Amino acid sequence: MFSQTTQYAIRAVVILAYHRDSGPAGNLLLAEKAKIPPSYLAKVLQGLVKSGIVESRRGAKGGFSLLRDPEEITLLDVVNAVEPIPRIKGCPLGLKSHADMLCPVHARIDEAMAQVEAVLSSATIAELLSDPKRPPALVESWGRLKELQERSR
Amino acid sequence: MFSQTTQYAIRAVVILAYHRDSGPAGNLLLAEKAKIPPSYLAKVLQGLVKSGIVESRRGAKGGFSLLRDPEEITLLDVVNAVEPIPRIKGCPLGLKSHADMLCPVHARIDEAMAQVEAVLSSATIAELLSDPKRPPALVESWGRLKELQERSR
DNA sequence: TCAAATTCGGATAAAGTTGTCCTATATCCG
DNA sequence: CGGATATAGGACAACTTTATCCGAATTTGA
Repeated sequence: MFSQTTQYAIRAVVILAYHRDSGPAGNLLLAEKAKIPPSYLAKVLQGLVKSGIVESRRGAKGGFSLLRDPEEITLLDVVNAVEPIPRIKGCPLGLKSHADMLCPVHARIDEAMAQVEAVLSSATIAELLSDPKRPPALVESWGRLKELQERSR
Repeated sequence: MFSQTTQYAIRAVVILAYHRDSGPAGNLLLAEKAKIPPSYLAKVLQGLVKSGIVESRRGAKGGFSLLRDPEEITLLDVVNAVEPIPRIKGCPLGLKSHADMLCPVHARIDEAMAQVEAVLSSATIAELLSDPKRPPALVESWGRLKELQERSR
């Protein structure tokens, strides 16, 4: 349902949020932490840079970092940056009399997409990192999380 | 979000529902009405047959028909028949401590999938064909709908 | 200014999805 | 039976997505 690329983008942004205070994170480190093939992650990150979610710096001590605070980024922002949720505006079949009001079939499909948008927009990246009722986002345990953050300094 | 194949399957089932009382509908007629490349529709229909949504009859006077009444088929049935909504059961990254309870990232994504299932399961094919507040499903006007149904007798 | 580190961008490859076509097989009906 | 009609299924082609690799460009720091 969500493409591989979209899932990679989400994971990359989450790991970047963990590294928020440690300066830019390199492609290789991110790839390991987010469990993404490094050479492909490079492409995904380029997309996030173009979309204005992530910032890149070349050269020694370079890497990638979030352009905004994790509190200000929702899952929907990330998803829409790499592959927008396809909301149905006009009739996909080009039926003229459906231009203003979709038929029940397309209306339902669009309703499903609207629900996806609603769920994704209701969670900021920051919230995903600090939910005490669940295991930590994308890492094995709260203990390992500390290691992860130490290592990058 | 929904693959081309999935969208074709939905349209094919809807048109089949229109033809419910006219005996089996041939691949070519369906393709025209549902605006699907005929040679590819053949494949999609084979899938629906294997999944138990559609029944086929070979030879003269043959074609495809719904196995159940449109009242008994939901959009979710059709979608799941060709490409199931990917609910997240265990941790996709294989993190052991996330086996019982997903982390916030995967929990949100799964919540979005759950919402899609909810929307799709709340509409039967029959309901899609008889919504008086909207244009008729997949056809230009209620007038043209009559033509469509006459033609096939 | 030079060497090391690191992203950028393009070429290419592998795999999956979408679409076409042809032959085999089944069914109807005279 | 035999001819006409239709689906079944497999081979194949085109396109997209996913993934790899490499040289060019940029930045840091000695």
